Order: sequence, then C-alpha cells, then structure tokens
Amino acid sequence: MQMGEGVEWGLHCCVTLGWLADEGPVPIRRLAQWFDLPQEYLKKRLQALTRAGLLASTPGVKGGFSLARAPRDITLMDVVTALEGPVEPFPCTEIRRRGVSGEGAGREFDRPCGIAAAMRRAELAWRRELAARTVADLMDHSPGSAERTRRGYRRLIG
Amino acid sequence: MQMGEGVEWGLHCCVTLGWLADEGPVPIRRLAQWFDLPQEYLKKRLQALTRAGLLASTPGVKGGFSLARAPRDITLMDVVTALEGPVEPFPCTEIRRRGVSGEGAGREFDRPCGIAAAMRRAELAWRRELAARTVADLMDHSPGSAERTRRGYRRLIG
DNA sequence: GAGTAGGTACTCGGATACAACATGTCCGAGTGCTTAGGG
DNA sequence: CCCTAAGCACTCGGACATGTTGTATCCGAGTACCTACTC
Repeated sequence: MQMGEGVEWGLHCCVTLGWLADEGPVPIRRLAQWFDLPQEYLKKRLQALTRAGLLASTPGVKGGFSLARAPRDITLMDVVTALEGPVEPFPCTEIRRRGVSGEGAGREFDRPCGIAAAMRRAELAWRRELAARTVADLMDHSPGSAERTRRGYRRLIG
Repeated sequence: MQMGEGVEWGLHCCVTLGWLADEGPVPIRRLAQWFDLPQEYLKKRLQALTRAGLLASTPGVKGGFSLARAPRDITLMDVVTALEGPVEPFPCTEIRRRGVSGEGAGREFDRPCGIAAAMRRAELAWRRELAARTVADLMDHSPGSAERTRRGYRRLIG
C-alpha cells in the first residue's frame, strides 16, 4: 500500500518546470542532475506524464520537457493517476459470491457490497483532496525556492 | 498503489466472525471453505489480525478464530493498518535536499515540504473516513446475509 | 471408577518457492538544430 | 553568399535485467480436548 517514488519525482519536476517556464524546455539530463535522480528511469516516468497530456516534450538540440498546461490546471490527482494508473486502491473481487458464502443468495447481491462501498467512500475523500490542489498551489507555497531555483538553473546551464 | 487482497479477506472474515459470535471460535478451515480462499495464506493474514489484538485465536480441537473486541470497537482503519502495516502511502524522501537543488538552501528547508504536506492532507482524509466506520456498521449493512450466514454455517458444521 | 497415556485437531511460527510489479539500464529510431562543405 | 549534407543532441519507444514485495505452500512445534487404557 505505497505509491512508487515516481509520484514524488513527478510532483517535484512539475513544480520545478512551473518555476522554469520562462527558460524554455528543460532537458531530462538537467532535471536528473537537479535532484540527483537516475536519469533513464526519471525519463520513463516523465514520459508517462507526457502521454497523459500534463507535460510537453520538445525534440531536438534545444528540446526538453515543459508544462503542457497552466500550473493552475494541473491537479495533484492528475499527476497521481498519470503515474500510478487508474487503479483503485481497494479492488473489490466480490468474494462474498464465492464458495459456500455465495450459495442460495437470491437477489441479495444486487445491492453493492457494503465493504467495498465503505472503502470506496474513503478513497473518494482521498481523491477529493488531491483534486482540490494544483501545481500552482505548490509553486506558491515556497516562493523562496522559486527564486533560488531560477538562479541555480541559469548558473547550471550558463 | 493497491492494497493486498488480504484486506478484503480480513474485512469479510471480521464481519462473518461478528455474525457467528454465538457459534464459538471458527476454525480457519471453515473460513477458507466459506469464501473459497487459500487456507494457508488466509491463516497468515488472520494471524496478523491476531497479533494486532483484533482477533483472538483458540487452540485445541474446538479452537479457531473469533473477534477479540466488540464489533463496534473495531474500525476499518484498525484492520487496514494491521494487515498493511503502518506504512504511509506517500513516503517523502526529501528529494528537494538532494543534488543541485539542495545547495545553498539556508533555513529554507526548516519548513516542511509543501508536496509532502499536500499528500499527507489527502492521506489523513482517507484515514478519517476509515476510522469513522466499524465492523458493526458493516454487519448492520446487510441483515439478510447475517441470518443466511448463520444458517449456512450451522448446516456446514452439523 | 479414577487417573494417565496417547491420539487428534487445531494454532503458531518459520522456511521456502513462485509470480507480479517496481526499479533501473540499454539500445535503435526519429527529429530538429548546428555546422561544415561545395557550388 | 547560399544551399545542402552530415553531425549532434535530444526525445521516444521498446527490450531487457534486477530487486523487492505480495502470494502461496509446506513443515515442525506447541496446545487443548478427547479417547482408550491401566490400575
């Protein structure tokens, strides 16, 4: 019950790309260097974000990754589902229908499983919180890091 | 980002044990037969619930598993943490401190990471929902299954 | 008939095997910019 | 000076290797109950 590290990486990269929007596309080599992450695997995860339409990739010598939408229009839910897939944390396999438990049930199982419903309610509360926050909120949270990132990146590529 | 099937099994077993409280301890063989689940692995998961103090195990020929507390005092959160461990869904590894990103930060990192805080807020909403529901709520959700379970179990052991 | 020894059915804990998935690495193809060479 | 071709740096997609975790099975030890046997 733990999401992959790619989620943390992806979120930090989205915020950083938001701060560096004026610098043009940021190559994967710079991003990996910036956070000291494995370059090839980070690329794989950012490609997932690109497929989901959250990032834009520019080929060519001055290419790299950039945000495909305004930071205000990218929610944490978008990033999580793009990286983890549309999988439900609690997949109900309807074990109540199996074995002796499922015999002679009549129309009893027309109603949804109470356990699955309770777990789904909790999952929705989680999703609601994630959908309520955007990359723009994260960018505004630490304005000091924003300026420091811009300075550091210009020094890095200069 | 998916919890093991043991969680679904454990919840269904807790509800069933609640319904069968008058029948005495239920051996693992009956529970596995009831839901058509692999007996040995189900035992392992129920042992985790026993270690957590949610179930009580009785050795001997008329032994088996039974609820260790009143159904009203067992929350879904209890069951999930007992089976999945106290692991956070989003472990923050502080990648902002790593690589070039962490250089010359001053006291900037004294404040908690905004990304981790946002993810934690969503996680807490999830935990709150899980802690608000108990095994007793699940038992009351389908009174028809309760009676049918008792009849079926008596027929099974009779 | 009372006490004791053995058998039985269950739990418990550890050891092991297997499968699925996350993580990490590598390579070939495609693309656009840059540069060198030729007219 | 202009046009073209080659080289370069990057992304993309797939293939592959590795490590970790979830799933599943098996075995020996311990325990309580039941039965049979002995005195």
